[in-house]
Amino acid sequence: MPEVRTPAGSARDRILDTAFRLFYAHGPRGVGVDTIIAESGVAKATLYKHFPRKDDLVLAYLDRVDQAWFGALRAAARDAGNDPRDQLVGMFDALTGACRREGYHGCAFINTAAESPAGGPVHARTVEHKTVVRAWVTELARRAGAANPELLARQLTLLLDGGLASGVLDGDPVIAEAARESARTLVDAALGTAGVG
Amino acid sequence: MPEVRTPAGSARDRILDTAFRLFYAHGPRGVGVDTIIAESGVAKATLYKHFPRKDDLVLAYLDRVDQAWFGALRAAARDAGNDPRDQLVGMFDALTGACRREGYHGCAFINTAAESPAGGPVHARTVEHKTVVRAWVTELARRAGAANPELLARQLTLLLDGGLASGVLDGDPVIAEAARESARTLVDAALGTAGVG
DNA sequence: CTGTCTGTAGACAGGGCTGTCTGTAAGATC
DNA sequence: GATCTTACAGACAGCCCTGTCTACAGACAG
Repeated sequence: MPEVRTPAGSARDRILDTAFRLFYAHGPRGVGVDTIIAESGVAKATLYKHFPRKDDLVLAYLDRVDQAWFGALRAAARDAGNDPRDQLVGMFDALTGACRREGYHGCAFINTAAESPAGGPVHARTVEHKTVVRAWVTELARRAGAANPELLARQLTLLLDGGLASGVLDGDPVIAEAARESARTLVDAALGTAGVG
Repeated sequence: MPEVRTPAGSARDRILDTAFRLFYAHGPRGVGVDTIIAESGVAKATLYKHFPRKDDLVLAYLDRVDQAWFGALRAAARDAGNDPRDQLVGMFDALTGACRREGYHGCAFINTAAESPAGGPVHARTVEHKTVVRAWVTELARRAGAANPELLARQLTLLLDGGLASGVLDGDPVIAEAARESARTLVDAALGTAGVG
C-alpha cells in the first residue's frame, strides 16, 4: 500500500514545476490557471484535484521557494567554513548566486505578499518563512558570541531582504557585494574585529 | 487664460486621492477602475479623460509616492542637523515614521513593481526613483567625507529598501530601529568614529 | 441663442479569470 | 471481466476587468 503511487514526473510534479516557473516570473496573480494547465500538459480536473483552490497552489509554490532559498542560505554558510562568524558573512554568497541566476526577479515571498491581501494565508506563510530564517541566523549569531544575537540577526536579515527586494528591478551583483560588505562590517562591530577565540 | 480652471477638490484630484489610498492598500492590480470611480464620486468618462490608460493613473500614483517618500527622507535628514554624517543616520527616522503610520504597507514602488511586467513603464519609473534617492544619499555621503560615497550610499539605501520591503508584512518599528543602528555602524565604519573634523 | 468645455450617469462589448461539470481512456486490483 | 483510481479533453457558468460609447446637465464666451 504505497502512499504515493504516482510515478516520477507525475501530474502533480509537472503542475508544481510549471507553477513555480510561471509564478516566479509573473507573480501568482499574473498567471491564470489555464496557462498552467496548457504549459504543464495537464487536465483542468487534475489540477483542481491536487490543488482545490489556486491559493493552495500558491502556498505549495511558496513552500518550494522556502526550501530552495533557505537551503541555499545554509549551503552558503556551510561553505564558508566552521567559524559561525564567517558563516554569518558567507551566507550572503547565496544572494550573490541568486543575483547571477538567469531570470532572477527578487524575493518570491515579498513579491507574492505584495499582491496578496493582508492577513491572508500567503502573508502568514511569508511571516513564518522570515521568522524561521531569522531564528536560524540568530542561532548563528549566538554561536558566534554576539552580545545581542537578536539584534545582529535582525540587521543581517534586513540586509538580505533589502538585497532581495532590489532584485525585483535588476539583478546587479554589486548589490549583493554591498550587502556582503555591510554584513562584514556589522558582524565585526558586534563581535569585535579581534575575533571570538 | 488660467491654465487650470478646475477648482480645488476637482475631479482629477479626487481621482488621484482615491487611487493613492486604494492602490497603496491593495496594490494597483487589486483595485478595479470601477471601485476608484465609485469611491471618488466621478464618472467613468472623466477618469478616462484624465488618465487614458489605467497605467497612466498608476504612474501618477507613483509620482505622488515619490514626492511623499523622498520628501520625508529629506525632511528627516534636515531635522538631524547640519552635519551630513548625522543626516545619513537621521534619514532613517523617515522609516520609523512610516512604520508607525496607520495602514503602513511597505514600499509602494517595490510592491507595485512586484506585480508589474518586467521592462514596463512601472519598472522604469521605479528604477528612476531609486536612482534619484541613491544619488541624493551619495551626495550626502560625499559631503560627509566618505572615501567611497557610492558604496556607502548603496549600503544605506539597501538598508532602507530592506526596511521598506519588510513592511509588507508588518510595521514593527523594531525593524526601523535595527536599520538605524546598522546605518550608524556603517557610517562610523566608513568615516571613522572620531568624526570628520 | 449657440457652441464649447467639463463633468455625471450608465449601458455595452470583449476578454480573462476561477471553479464546476460531463465524458472518455488507460492501467491496476480483485 | 468488473471495478476503482488517475488522468485527459474541453464545454460552461458566473464574475470582474478594461476601455468605449451614448445621452444629458451646467457654466461660460461670442
